[in-house]
Amino acid sequence: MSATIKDVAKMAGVSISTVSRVVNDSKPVSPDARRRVLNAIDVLDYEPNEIARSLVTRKSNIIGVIVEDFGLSFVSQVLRGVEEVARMYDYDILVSSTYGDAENENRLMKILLQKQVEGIVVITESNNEDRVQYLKELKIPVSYLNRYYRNDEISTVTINNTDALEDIVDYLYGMGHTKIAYIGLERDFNRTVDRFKHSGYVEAMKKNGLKENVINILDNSEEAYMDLMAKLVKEIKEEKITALAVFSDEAAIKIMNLLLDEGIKVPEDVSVTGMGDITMAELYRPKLTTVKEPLYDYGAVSIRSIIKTIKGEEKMPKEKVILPSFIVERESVKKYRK
Amino acid sequence: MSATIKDVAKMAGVSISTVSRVVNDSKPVSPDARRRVLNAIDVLDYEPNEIARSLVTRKSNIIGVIVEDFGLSFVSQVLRGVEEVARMYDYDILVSSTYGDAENENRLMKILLQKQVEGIVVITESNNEDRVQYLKELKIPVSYLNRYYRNDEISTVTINNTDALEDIVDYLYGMGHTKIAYIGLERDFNRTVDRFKHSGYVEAMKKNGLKENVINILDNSEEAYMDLMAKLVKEIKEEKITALAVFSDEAAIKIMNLLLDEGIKVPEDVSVTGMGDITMAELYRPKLTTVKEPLYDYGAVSIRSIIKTIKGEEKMPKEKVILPSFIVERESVKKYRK
DNA sequence: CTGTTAGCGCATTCAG
DNA sequence: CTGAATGCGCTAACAG
Repeated sequence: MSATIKDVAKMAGVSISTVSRVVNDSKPVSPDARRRVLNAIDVLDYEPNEIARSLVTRKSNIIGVIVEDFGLSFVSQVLRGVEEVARMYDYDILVSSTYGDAENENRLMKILLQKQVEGIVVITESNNEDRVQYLKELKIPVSYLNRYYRNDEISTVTINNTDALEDIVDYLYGMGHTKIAYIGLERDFNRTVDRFKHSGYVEAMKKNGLKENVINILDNSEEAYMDLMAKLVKEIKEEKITALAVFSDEAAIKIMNLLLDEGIKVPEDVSVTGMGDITMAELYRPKLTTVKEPLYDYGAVSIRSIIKTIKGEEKMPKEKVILPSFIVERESVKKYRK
Repeated sequence: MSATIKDVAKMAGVSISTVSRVVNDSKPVSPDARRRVLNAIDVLDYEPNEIARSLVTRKSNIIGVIVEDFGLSFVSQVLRGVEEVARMYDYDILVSSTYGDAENENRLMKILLQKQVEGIVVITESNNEDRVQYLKELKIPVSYLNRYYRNDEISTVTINNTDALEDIVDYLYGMGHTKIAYIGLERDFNRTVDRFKHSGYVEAMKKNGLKENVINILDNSEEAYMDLMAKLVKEIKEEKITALAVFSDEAAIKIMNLLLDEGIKVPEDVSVTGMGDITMAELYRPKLTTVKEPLYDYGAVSIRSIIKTIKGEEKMPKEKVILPSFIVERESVKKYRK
């Protein structure tokens, strides 16, 4: 058993209040007493018990984080922002992952609450109406960090996906491409930010007087990709598509691989752009030209506003927080010359 | 403020002891009383305060995890194993990352201890003697999950790196290669598992009567890679190297990229193998042939033995736990025909 | 400046 | 089966 405040008090010949005072530096203590306490702490190797401290102060200094899967590149990058900033404010992070199981998610939420977390950050890809409802009723600050859409009063930080896709199309157009297809995700279209990406593409194509060509993929399964590729290859040949704006980096990379298998070269035969700028975007060859989403900042910003809210210095933003994004030009897009 | 056990007791017209008993199912309670308590819990939306509970039971049900950086692929995969298994045993995970700062690390360790974590898992790449010393003195179970070497009595789970490299060399030899170079990491050589990989390579080359050719890279910096490439290209040309056994997947992929820039094709001109089987190994083209390290299991096994130790059902293993590893054959190695 | 005291919310003896 | 009482380790009035 490690030493408690009592042991320290006894050894230093003072009361536990005095020990508490020097430990927390909360009230003046005579130099002499302080010295003796410090000494006792040292020899006893005393560390305050945060659990006991939390019970009385009603502050756990812990923030709960619910993620879908650590394995996802964007999750770990966001998490990094969360952890690093939390640490700056002396907060700890209790993480739990759902692996897409909504049942599990409610259970996790309860556990976090029981552990007296002071705020919750949710980092998921999919949307879940039940969860949103639940979160809204919580009395602690919550930040909802999916990369996708929501229309509630829960705090979210994101980028302007419509603008991002417009930028991509403009960029591609500027590179001489006119036959630009958009590869979108069909699953949960209405509940995710994908519809913003889609409309950004549509608007930009219209603006530039180009013919739209949207090809959707059903989900992330192998079959869906096979399906997509069949359509895609056909379109590339028949419609002379020269550029592909893909809804995510992961998908863009998979598609580049499959294109390669079909003997279609990127960027020589067709240019490809992604969205997100995950780590692999730079490691893959050709290096992927994409929109950099500020993943670290997603985490940093949201945890910061949670902590500020806890401290009463701010209120959780009611509106979405829109972070800047920009195109990272690499190698997967080539100037088009007919 | 949420409801406490007192509120429930009052509403149900029983004592707090009775409430505690039904909540924990610890002692018999009359059906009638139980019903009333359950009802009160329901209407008051009562959730036990884990902090208070921990204080009296002296069980936090929290395990601390120290990682170097979530961003690293292998870290997040190990973490996934840790989290998932911990959850099965009703444990939560408090994560903190050091970002390579040893100073920071001691601080984090203290914080974890103050939070009354019941065990600690350390997932790092680098070694740190101070840390090892510190961990040894802790009274709670600790598992040290770096992928590298240590020679202390702290529980570690790993693979047999010597065997792994031998397997790789044998495999390459079986594919017709005789000019096989090993790319190793120089930094901290004596304190990491890299020396095992190195000796595995050396032994296997000897066994097969081949001439060794070890090329070390200093660290992960750009310059070090430039330096390596200069040597490497020279060796490939002068010594007719046809296969490269690289110490890690990350390095193997970087090297393949740089080789590409030099106009050297993988696997046509030179075959390459990695080590680890990170996610990207399969996504990269050519898909990387490598040794699969059981990353998820690293995490799962270590957390499991920590929890078993906490429960008194087992003792932390004194010896290294060696998990199986095997070669995943993909596309980066080609049969050699002179 | 310092010690005494009263809880924080809960599990757990110990008597009934 | 049940309630009253005790204390986990600590902070925060309160009274000196």
